[in-house]
Amino acid sequence: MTVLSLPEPFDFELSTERFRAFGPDLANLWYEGGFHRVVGGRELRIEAAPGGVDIEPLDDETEPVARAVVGAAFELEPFYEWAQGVEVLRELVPRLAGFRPPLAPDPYETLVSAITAQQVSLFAAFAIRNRMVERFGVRGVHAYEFPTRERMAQASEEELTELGFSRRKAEYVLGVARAELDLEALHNLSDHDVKVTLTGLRGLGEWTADWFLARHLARPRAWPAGDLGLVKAMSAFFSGGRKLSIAEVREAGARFDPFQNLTAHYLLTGLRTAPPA
DNA sequence: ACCCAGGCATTGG
DNA sequence: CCAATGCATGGG
Repeated sequence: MTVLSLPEPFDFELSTERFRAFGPDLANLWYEGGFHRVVGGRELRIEAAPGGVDIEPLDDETEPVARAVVGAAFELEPFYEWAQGVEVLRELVPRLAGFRPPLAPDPYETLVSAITAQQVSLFAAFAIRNRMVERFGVRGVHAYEFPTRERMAQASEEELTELGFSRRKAEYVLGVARAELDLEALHNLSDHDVKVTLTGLRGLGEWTADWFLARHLARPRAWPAGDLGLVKAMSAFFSGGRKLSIAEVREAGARFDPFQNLTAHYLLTGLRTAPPA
């Protein structure tokens, strides 16, 4: 057993809840109590272990992926201390103690996932995305490697519309694959510059850029104010159910500075697992 | 047969 | 600058 230790508290079930909430994700698969993902042709499995997670196999290639998936980059202690000063969070955050938001390890996968989730329900989004993963990805044992940018650059619009993509979304997925842009270099840019760069591509708007900052780059201040799920969560926890506007949610983000990202994740997971009475 | 769901680009005022 | 519209699937 090869353990990656994480600071206490750490709750594996809570941290991986998202992988079970909207049906299976073939590229990030929950299977027999563990998380599976294909890394460099090999299938990685992560499961709960005392003091952290058990990772098989563990080496220089799989460790960064595993650390991303279990949200190791987040520092929870300062967030928990700060949350004591916000009434709603003082109540909610301890109920989710040990929740580490999972990060998406791959930038192209992150963008395609966002595109598939635009406008439609997450159940529909995963269904369509899974068909793309089966069609263009490489199978490990149980999970599939998410289709590479290089592979998708060679795909055709028709091959994607056959899988249920709208013509527009097929264009976006191929356009991002073929764009003259180093996605791996985006982490060198400021939040603002990442947003400007991404929204310069067709099909990537502010919502998509905000989730990229939050779920791929783990930027502390990322706040996807336009997200329907976050609007619902904010409305439930902060306005007694009265539906807030996107502008109100954006405005409210300033109150959570500099922990907007963790706050958003705790609210979203909180709405599913510990909703207000 | 509807309607809504973790948006975005396009078009018309 | 803002409002209206089309998009394609899954679940209710």
